[in-house]
Amino acid sequence: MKPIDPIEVFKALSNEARLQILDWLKDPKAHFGPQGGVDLIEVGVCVSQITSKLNMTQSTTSQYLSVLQRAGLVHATRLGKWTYYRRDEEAIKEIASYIQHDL
Amino acid sequence: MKPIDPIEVFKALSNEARLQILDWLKDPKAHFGPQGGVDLIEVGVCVSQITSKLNMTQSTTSQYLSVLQRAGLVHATRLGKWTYYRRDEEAIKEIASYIQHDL
DNA sequence: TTGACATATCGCAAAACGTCGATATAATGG
DNA sequence: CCATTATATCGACGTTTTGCGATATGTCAA
Repeated sequence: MKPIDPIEVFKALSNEARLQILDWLKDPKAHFGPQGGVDLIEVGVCVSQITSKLNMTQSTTSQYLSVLQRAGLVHATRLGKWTYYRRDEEAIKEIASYIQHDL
Repeated sequence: MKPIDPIEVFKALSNEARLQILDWLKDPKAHFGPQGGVDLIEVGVCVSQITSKLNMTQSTTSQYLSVLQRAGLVHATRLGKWTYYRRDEEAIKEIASYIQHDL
């Protein structure tokens, strides 16, 4: 696991839409309908579902998810033609810990 | 005390120089020489001293300190012709707490 | 009051970011 | 193979950020 880059993390968090996505992903069942046989919790939510809720284009949504991923905040799993994103709770804990001790 | 605006805070933290300043201010005695009869810990460090250590102009330093202040991360005290900045540890704790519980 | 110093603010140019539409790539089903 | 669907990437363009120099403001000392 790549070490945390605080600047990259803070930049990723400096945007309303991206914070919104992270928040929705805290409880996917509460915010997204079920998608086929895929476990929302284990695997995540696909880009189209997130796009539907954000008021933005698929292009923007996909880019924002990449930003979150590069910052280490979410994890992506490709299954067939879908890419499922879920929070990386481990990494998020690390970040919270960094902030608490080093900020 | 004005409530925290996470986006403003994250933006303020999305910059190497500003993180550096916050880090120096964690232990002013370790990073700055004494300044007159002023208690570095209680009152803070003046803009010129911070400017000397940052590799940037007085103008930039002053602006960055304003950004940190608007985000609630530091507190400014004007004494004579100097403005002393110190970390607002209370606010920083609040932010760390926000991140830990709401991120 | 004037001069000198510390800080703040203004206006700029370059870089980065936000967001989109268009297009490319990947995967599936016929 | 082809059409379709999901996602990723590219190019564009307006907005924001970065960092600077120049200048304004505040404060003290003479």
